[in-house]
Amino acid sequence: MEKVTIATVAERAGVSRQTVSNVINTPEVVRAETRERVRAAITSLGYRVNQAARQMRTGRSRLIAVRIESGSDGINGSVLDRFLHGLTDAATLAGYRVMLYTAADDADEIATYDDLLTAHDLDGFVLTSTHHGDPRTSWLAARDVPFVTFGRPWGAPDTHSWVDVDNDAGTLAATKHLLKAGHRRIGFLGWPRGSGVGDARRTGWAAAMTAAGLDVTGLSVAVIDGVDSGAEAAGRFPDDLTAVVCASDSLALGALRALPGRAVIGFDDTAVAHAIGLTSVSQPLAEAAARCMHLLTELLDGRAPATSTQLLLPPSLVVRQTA
Amino acid sequence: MEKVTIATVAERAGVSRQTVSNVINTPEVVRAETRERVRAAITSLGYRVNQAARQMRTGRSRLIAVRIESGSDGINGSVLDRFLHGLTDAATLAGYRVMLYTAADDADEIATYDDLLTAHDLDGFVLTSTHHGDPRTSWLAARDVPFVTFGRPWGAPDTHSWVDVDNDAGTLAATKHLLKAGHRRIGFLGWPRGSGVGDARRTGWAAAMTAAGLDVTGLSVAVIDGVDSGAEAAGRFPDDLTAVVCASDSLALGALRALPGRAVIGFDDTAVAHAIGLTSVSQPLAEAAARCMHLLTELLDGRAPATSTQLLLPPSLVVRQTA
DNA sequence: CGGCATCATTGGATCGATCAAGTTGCGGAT
DNA sequence: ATCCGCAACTTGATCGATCCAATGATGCCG
Repeated sequence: MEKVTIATVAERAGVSRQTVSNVINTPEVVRAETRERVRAAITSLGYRVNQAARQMRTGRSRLIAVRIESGSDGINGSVLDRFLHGLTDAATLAGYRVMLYTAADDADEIATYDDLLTAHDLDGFVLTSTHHGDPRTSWLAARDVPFVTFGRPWGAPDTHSWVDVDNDAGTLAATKHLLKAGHRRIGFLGWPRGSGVGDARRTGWAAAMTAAGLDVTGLSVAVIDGVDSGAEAAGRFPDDLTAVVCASDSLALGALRALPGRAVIGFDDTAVAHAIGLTSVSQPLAEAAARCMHLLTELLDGRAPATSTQLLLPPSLVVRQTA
Repeated sequence: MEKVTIATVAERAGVSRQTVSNVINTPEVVRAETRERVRAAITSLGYRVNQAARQMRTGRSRLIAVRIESGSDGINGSVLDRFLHGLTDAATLAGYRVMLYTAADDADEIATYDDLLTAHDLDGFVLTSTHHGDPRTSWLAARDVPFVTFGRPWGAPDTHSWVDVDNDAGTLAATKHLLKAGHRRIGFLGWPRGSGVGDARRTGWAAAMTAAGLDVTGLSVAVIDGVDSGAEAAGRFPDDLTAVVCASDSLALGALRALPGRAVIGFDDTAVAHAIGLTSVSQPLAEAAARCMHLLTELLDGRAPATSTQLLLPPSLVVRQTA
């Protein structure tokens, strides 16, 4: 198992180092015959490019970074994990590898960017959990670091590429499903106003109700996410309510407990929903991850479109026993 | 934002490159006064070591790799995700970064090792999901690649360091808890024989029953993991059964459905257990991850103990409504 | 006061790839 | 016959760190 470098291959194939490099990076400039000879040498020796050496010369590492959330391992934490799985697969296919990092808050995360960029020459980032006034995107944009966000830039202009799931459409479809089943008094159990995602999910429900000519007064309840808080809040709905659309599976679980017999639909289609037969809105996470990676590689390989791209993916309703 | 290299720092501090390198890597050989001057220059310039350059010279990357499971996003998939979170935290603390990869099977995974080692100079691996006749450990050992497994080497001798959770102790504690509550006819709902983990979990239950002088004949049922399969299998228990210890939360969920009113205890303390109030055995995943990282850094920094280390961590019982 | 060991620091070579500039060979136009 | 252009390939320099051998400074002793 001697060390196999580009020089070893060159010697074996009877050419210079540069020609081997050309075969690898710009095959079209090498004569077909020579190219094959070099390729044969590469495979017979089991040669692989040393990324560190390449990186030092080119300044590119073929590495992208994603944050993995530290705590928050509740019911909903798994959503980001599923996204991460999809991203790792997509990155591998595109010839990139994924590096993980954790960060306590936005400032900490920005400090980590700095470290990853200077120490490891990271090529790009995929950000999750975007929110109002997010300082991360502007920091990266100011330094011309390629990045894509999973989640739209709430409140900010669309200056970068992003992929998001159409939350409105999700609750809209869920509400329509309930309307079709004959429900008229349908409540919405969501989060306090201010989170873009939560507000969008409420909007979809309201739109479906209004379109059906129904009054929504007193049918919307807001509470911090959680099973217990959801159960408590669900008690505040009017007695004649027959169905509830929820902003998360946690809340839906609470609603199920507080309002037995009523129709309930959750959001995110987590393992819990699957396990207990909860109807839920499912986000196409694997596809979202693949799209993010695709947009990012476009940026990285320089064939980026002149303008940034925004993608809104439709979620789907997974109908189970609870609705 | 000019590029800051070791030469920039050297110039600013009025010393040579090598002295700066010494301050970073072997501070004790530099005179205190010089050391401080160099350190001041480093911070004022915001200098950070270029890992690619360091790596090329030293052959070490300060990178470790962990496999992320592709599919299997059921209830139990989250266990490995939680381990991954813990590992990322621990690695960051130890000055390492985590790189992800996926693999379809053991052979594919070994091919990935080869690629990661030659292309990225990975320093070490943390393996999960060890099993009987695992070819990965011997491949790595044959090449002197540092690695630690989360999961013992089932059936093979303890030639490498590993961390595992004491599965026997988990079901033993669960069963004792039920015995204390007055139950006498306690069943075990587990997986088919052959998986080390599953067999160990059955052993713990059997040991507690035998110690209490109880007969276990006909009280053990084996089935492939899943909620539905668990529910179906739970129907095969004798009618006088009052409690069930399960090898997973999925099975426990099935048991709860098939045997309403009976006491049920699951395993892994997943989000589902938390959400529906299922009593479950909880694995100390964050601690396991930290221990793995600790063992691995010992190997990497050359201060490895002469013999390999094995750690068996005790799980804990999280008592909720179902038992 | 010269000799010599010890400590602190320096300068050149090196890791393995790519970049930039140069060389060779060959056909076609002048 | 000479020159030009182009394709195909080669050579030396370079990225930013660390290794290694050598140098200068300092102190101690006979």
